[in-house]
This record gives sequence, structure tokens and C-alpha cells, in this order.
Amino acid sequence: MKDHLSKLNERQREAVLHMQGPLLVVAGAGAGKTKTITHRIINLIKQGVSPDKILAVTFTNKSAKEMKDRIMSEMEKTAREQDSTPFISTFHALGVYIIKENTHMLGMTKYFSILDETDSISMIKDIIKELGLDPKEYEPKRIKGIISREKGNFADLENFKTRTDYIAKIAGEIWELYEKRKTKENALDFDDLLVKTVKLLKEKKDIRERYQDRWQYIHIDEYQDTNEAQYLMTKLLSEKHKNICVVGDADQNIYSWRGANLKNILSFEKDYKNAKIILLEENYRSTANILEVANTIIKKNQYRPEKNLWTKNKCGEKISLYGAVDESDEADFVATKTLEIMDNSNYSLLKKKNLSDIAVLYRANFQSRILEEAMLHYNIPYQVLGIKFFDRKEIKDTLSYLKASLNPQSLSDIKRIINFPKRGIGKATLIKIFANDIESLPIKTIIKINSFYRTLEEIKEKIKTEKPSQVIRYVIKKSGIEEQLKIGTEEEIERLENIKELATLAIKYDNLENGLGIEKLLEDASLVSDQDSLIKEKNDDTKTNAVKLMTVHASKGLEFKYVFITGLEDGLFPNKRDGEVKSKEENEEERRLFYVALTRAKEKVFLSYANYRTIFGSRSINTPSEYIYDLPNDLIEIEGEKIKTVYL
DNA sequence: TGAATCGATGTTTTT
DNA sequence: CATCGATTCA
Repeated sequence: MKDHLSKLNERQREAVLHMQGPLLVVAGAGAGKTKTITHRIINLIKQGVSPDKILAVTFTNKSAKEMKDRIMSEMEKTAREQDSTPFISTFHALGVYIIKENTHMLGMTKYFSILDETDSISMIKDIIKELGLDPKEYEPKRIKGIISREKGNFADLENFKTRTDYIAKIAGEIWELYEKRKTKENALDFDDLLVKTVKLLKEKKDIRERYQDRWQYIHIDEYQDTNEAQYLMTKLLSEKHKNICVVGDADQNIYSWRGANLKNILSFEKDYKNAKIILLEENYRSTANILEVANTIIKKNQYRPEKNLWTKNKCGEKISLYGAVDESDEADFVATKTLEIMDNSNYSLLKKKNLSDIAVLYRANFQSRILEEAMLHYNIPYQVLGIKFFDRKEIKDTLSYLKASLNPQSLSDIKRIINFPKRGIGKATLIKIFANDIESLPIKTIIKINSFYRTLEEIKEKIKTEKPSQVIRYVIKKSGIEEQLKIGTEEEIERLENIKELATLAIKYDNLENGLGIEKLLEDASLVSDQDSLIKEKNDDTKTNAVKLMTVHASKGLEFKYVFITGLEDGLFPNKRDGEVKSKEENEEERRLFYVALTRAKEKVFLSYANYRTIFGSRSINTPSEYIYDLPNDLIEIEGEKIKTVYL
């Protein structure tokens, strides 16, 4: 026991040893946030708290998994066999868990579908059209955003409908139909997973108490990113035993556009009486230079609780800055520098270097393409995070066969697959099917439709009796997907390969009880954030030892020895939509984003911007980001001389 | 009525 | 440049 506490500093230890009552840990980047939570959980178990009384909630599957792994390995060391484990999951997965145990209360079957962003948007689009509105005027994505934000704020539809502003009126109308449609299809969207859970906990005393007693020690990671629904969820769950420990950093709140509310962390003291607050300000991750630059950047934000991150680490190298001619020159710089890092011993005192020590960050996903090209050109193994395996069309189609056979109400799924592969059932026929007007169709079409539905029935039978991996192989054959794709273009053959990969991936679920495997697979598939962990298992080495390319958002919570931050141009990073003026809050969020990017680095940061950038075929002149001018001169070194780099 | 083809149109960040 | 939707062809 002494052993695990000795790895902590005084403040961290204080947090770990605070077992009863509310606790807020305010921790700067790299100050050992996750470490503190995991050790707190380990400590609770060592102090005799039953692991199944412990809940930890994170935002991504990845951090949930990481935490689980850390706790598990630590628990083995104690050689004390526990037959239960702490419940560690994301907010959304926790929602699914609670909803599934209470579907009867919600008037749903347990095979409800989870709509992803695309599914929801397309449903909303249909509704807009049905209302006779023009989807160009009322962009489905935007309307979805409005509805989503309201739901995240735990706003109530009835109230919203009384609002008088025009757009709210329209959105309210769409919202209402959207809810009806989802109920009819036995489907929930991401927001529902939170909102329905909160409603359940709020309105049903017995249910609430059951979960309050089930999880008596609650931990929330990245608390600064919680929205109202998530806030209420934690509040309700912890109300009885009051053992809630939240960890967060206001400077790393980068999801307010998705409803994350800083007030949650800022007013923790008011919300929870007698809360203890512990500040972790010592950074263990970055060199002093990197930290100083990061501090300089973040200090320009006004709305921010005072905090001063410091480190005992050495100064380290200066921050490099490269002004590129255009985006391909920038990509070239990243790639050649990567090669240099790999062979040149100047770059690290550590002898062993790994490509996965290097991350290339960017503001928006479209920037990855050119970087990929450069990596390919120089033969550097790389991995792009953010291309979701489960978002691929062919994977979604295959999963839709499974979803539709379990939940025949799900029109969204049926729509996807009724004519994939081509069965000659087109748009017009589809409308008649949905209108329950099948009789009016030609007999030939009716036969086709019946045969399709029979296929779904057969798949359902297989799900009950066969292992998940077998079921998927069956779907590939029975649906005709294989037949169509194997004779197709190179691209189509690759798609087939991807689907086969899905079958391989499903082996993981094969040892679950019949039926349950597929159910769990579908659940996981809907909730993966970064598919990384799932894909990694299939081709271990090739992808693991590779340069990682990702958005700054995706990099949160990660650390790398070398970090490239690209595209530091006005309009791109900080991002501005043309013409539109950003509010002060939004500008500060962009700045926090840059701060997050900087603080990912342990040893060296490379910043770059391009003077010309081609986006959607049109080339524009870009000026360097305001952040470049904010950098402290003496900590910057200019790379290359291709173009006169910005005057500092 | 379904499939193929051509043009317009628009991209931040994500569970 | 790639996806989406409207238009045209079979």
C-alpha cells in the first residue's frame, strides 16, 4: 500500500486519501490527473471498499480503457483477488447501461438502435422535407445542432415550443416530429442516452436509489467538459452518498460548442457543500520551455481562474517555427523533420526512438490528406486517427442488416440496406413501403421485398444460434454483398476486405452468450469514439509504430515527445468562418485549443504555417495566426529559409 | 421506376 | 475534390 502512494506527490496523495465527501481536483495539463483518479480508486479498494461500489466516468472509450487497465494491473500486484471490478465507462455507455436495465419503464425494447450523427441528421432532413420546408434554407445539420444543444441543456420541448423567435418555432416543430419518429423506430440518439437516463433517475425514486446505492463512490474525469445533462446525471447519482470526486481543468475546456459548461467546474463548491478542493499545478510532462510558451499563450485569456503551472523539468530545446510556402511545403517539412528526428541523436537524449513518439496535429480533418501524401512519399509509417472504421459505408451497411433484423422498426437501417446490394427497389417503392401501401406495387416488386424481409428473419435466427463472427459471415453471403463486391472495382474489393475485417473483429464477442454477442458488438460500434483500440488488435505492429496524425481535439489527454502543430494561419487556427465574427468566448476557446496542442508535447514542439493554402481547389493567401505573434521571442527558433518567416 | 450521369455546392472541432 | 441532388436515359 505504501508502494502505490509513494509514487504520488503531496497534493496528489491528499486527493487520493480523501475518501468521503465531495472532492474537486483542479489539475493543469500533465499534472497527473488520471493518475490521481486511478490511484484514488485503487486506494478505495485497498481500504476495503467493494470494487463494484465504484464508478468512474470518462468522455472517451480510450480513457476508460486506459483507466481500467491501470487499475487492473495495480490490483493484481496486491495479489488480492477481487471477484468484482469497478464500473468504468463513458457517459454515453453508462446511459446505455442504465437504459437497458429499464427499457420496460421507457416503453422500448432492449434492441433499441442508437443513431449516430449521420443517422440523426438524415432523419431530421427527412422531417424537414416532410414539413414542406427547404433543407437548403433550414440546414439539417444546423437544426440538429440547435435541438442537440437544447437537449444537452436538459431543456424541455414543451417549453422550447413556447419560444417566439422564428427559428425556435421551426426547430421546435422539427424537434417534436423527430422525437416521435425515434420513438416509432425504437431508436435513441446520443443526446437521448443522457437525457433519458437523467429523466429516469430524476423521476423514479426507486430507480434512483438503486443506482445511488449501487455506486457509492463516483469519479468524473474531464469535468470541465460536462454539459447540463451530464452534470445532472452525476449530481443525481451522487446525491445520497455524496462521495463524488471530479477532476478537470478549465483551461482545457474545448467542447463548449457541444454544450460543455464551464460553470459545472467553476461552481462545484456551491453545488456540493463542504467540498474539498485540491490544486495540482506541478507539470511532469513538458520541458520548461514548452510550458512557458503554453503559459504565455493561455494567460491572454480573460475568463479563467488563476492558475500557474510549473515544472522541475529542464528547459529543453526551443520551439521551432517554420513558415511554409504552401501546404505541400508544410507537409514536406513535417515529413523531412520526422526523418531527421528518427536518425539524428541531437533530438533526444534517449537512444531508443519510436515513430509513435511523434504526433502531427491540425485544426480540421481535411488537413490530414496532404500530410498523408507526404508521409507516403517519404515512406514513413503513419496512422490517421479519426477515420472511423465503424463510419465506413460498407461497415454501416453490414451492421444495419444486424440492427434491422433485431429492430425491424428501424426505418433508418432498412432504408440503408433495402437496395444494397441492388435489388431493384428504388426510391418510389420505398415510399410506398413506408406508407404501408405495398399492395399497389407490381407483383415482381412484392416478391423482392418479401425476399428481403425473409433474409432479415433468417439473420435474426442466426443471431440467436450462432457466434457473432459467424453471423457476420452469414450476412455477407446471404445479403449478396459478397457477390456484388467481389467482382467489382479495386475499391469495392477493398470494401469487402473491410467487412471481412469486421467479422474478424467480432471474434472478440464470440464467447458471449448467444445473441448477446451481437447486441454488445452493435452497442460498442455505436459508441466508439476513437476506433483506434479496436483496430489496433488486428494489425498490431504496423499501426502502432507509426507517426500519429490527428486533430487537436482528438489529441486531448495524450502525450508525445515530439509534436507538430500545423496550419497556424489566421482563419484556420484560430478558426473563423468567413465573414462571421466570433464572440470573445469562442476566441478564448480557440486559444485553449492551441494551449491543449502545446501541452501535448514532452520534448519538442514544431509550429508551422503556410503562406498559400488550397482549400477545395481554390488557392488563397493566408496570414500567420495571431498565436505566432504571441510567442515569446527568446524561446523560438526559425526553421528553414524558404520564405521570409514572420517578423517576431 | 430505377440507374447513371452531370453539375452545383460547401467542410471545425465529436460522444 | 467529393459528396449530394437533380436531371436524363433506359
